[in-house]
Amino acid sequence: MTSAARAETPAPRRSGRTRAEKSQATRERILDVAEGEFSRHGMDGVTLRAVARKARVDTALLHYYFDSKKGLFDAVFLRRAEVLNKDRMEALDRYEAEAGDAVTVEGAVAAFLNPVLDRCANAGPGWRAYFALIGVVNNTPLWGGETMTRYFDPVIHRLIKVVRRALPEAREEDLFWSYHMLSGSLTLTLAETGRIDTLSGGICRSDDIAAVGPRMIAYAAAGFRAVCRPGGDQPSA
Amino acid sequence: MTSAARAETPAPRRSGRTRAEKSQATRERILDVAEGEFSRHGMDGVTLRAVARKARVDTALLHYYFDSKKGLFDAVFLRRAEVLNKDRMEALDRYEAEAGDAVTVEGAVAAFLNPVLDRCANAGPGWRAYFALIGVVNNTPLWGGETMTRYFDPVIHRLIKVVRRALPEAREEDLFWSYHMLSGSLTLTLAETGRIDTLSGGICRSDDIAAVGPRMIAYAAAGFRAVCRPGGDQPSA
DNA sequence: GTCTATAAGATGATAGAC
DNA sequence: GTCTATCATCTTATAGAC
Repeated sequence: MTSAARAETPAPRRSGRTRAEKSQATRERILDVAEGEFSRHGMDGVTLRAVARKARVDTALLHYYFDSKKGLFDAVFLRRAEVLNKDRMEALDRYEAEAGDAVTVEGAVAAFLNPVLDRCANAGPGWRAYFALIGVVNNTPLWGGETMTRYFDPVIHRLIKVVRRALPEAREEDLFWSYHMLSGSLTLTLAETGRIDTLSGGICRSDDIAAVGPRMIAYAAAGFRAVCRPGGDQPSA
Repeated sequence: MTSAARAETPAPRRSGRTRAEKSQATRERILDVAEGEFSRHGMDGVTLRAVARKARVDTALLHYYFDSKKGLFDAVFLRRAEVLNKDRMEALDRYEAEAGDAVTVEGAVAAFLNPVLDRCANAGPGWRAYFALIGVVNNTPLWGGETMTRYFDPVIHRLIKVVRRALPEAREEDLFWSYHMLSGSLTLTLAETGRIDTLSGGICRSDDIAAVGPRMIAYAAAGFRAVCRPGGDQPSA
């Protein structure tokens, strides 16, 4: 149980671990458990006792490592944000360099989404829980918007910059609103609520990333064009 | 404060109220307060004490009317769902009757969205809080999907039926996935998290429904076409 | 580092007076 | 209907032993 980090990082040899290594392992184990709990129940639905019990430590240890409940939440959010942001930035850089003047909206959106979709499909339950957490936070009133801003604004601005090369005549507000629509589609997908499963009578599954990925790219790219280039989307033909 | 219901329903004359009327007024006042609290803090972030204090009643009265915290939440959710569903169904019926064989994706999506967007812009803070609550619930893991299904599935199936008339060759799964994208965009908008405000440096505002409405319709309609009719969306020209 | 013990207060819910 | 009083439990957090 809760073997996300152990499954994703090379396991240190069992004997001969230094104190620092053991401490680090405990810290990561707490983060893994907290990540899962927060993603399922939200910030207020989780108690430190539940996290401590599942991580097989005492609640006092959570305070030792993360000070407060909010501190634990922030640590969970930050851990993978750094990895993801670096990856997305590089993907956008790479795409822009490769495409040259032939940048398309599809290409930009794909470069932005693929680091998420690929991990969602392949990188194990830890990342999956993290993405579900993002899905919850993005739709959280009061502090959700501020939190997303704090961690993810730079890469969004990078995306918009690339999209603008494909739609040079687009107005700023149209680009931002279009991203807003994409953001909603993406984070609802990441939340994996199972709603599409029952709505569709089983035809679609929330966890079928391979099915939703290409459709999200096509849907969003067409949406960007329709909003940012009125007349660019042809209702007929 | 918390004058949503009083502002939206004709005020009964102050004297000569029957006991039943006073009871009903208290019940509605509790629902109004709970609606606001749940929409801002989510199910687990709200305490019955906070609701009782703001509604100027005792917590025991909440249990008298709604049995439990979950009962109160469900009552909040149901109250406006009935009104909204009826309105959306009629809007879709009306559009289909008017358009005849000239049904368009834009028209169907607009008929589906307008009852929400119009209320969001004009119907007062009560409806606004309710929509924010929908935004939170739609992205809530574990029970969010089930709750949305319970209250809103019929009208979604009605929407898809109308869209299918505009896209007769569309496959079922493409229609459902497209709706899924629209659902994410809509509920993020309804949550009004303020994220777009800071992301755009003030160019866009979360509460500017007049700005987001037309863009959501254009974005979603183009997305439906791109997903459901491959080749129907033209990247160039 | 990790645990025991405990503080200090909040929580959902109920029984019963009026 | 509405309130007072109260219960049993749970909550975050801290002090200090080992």
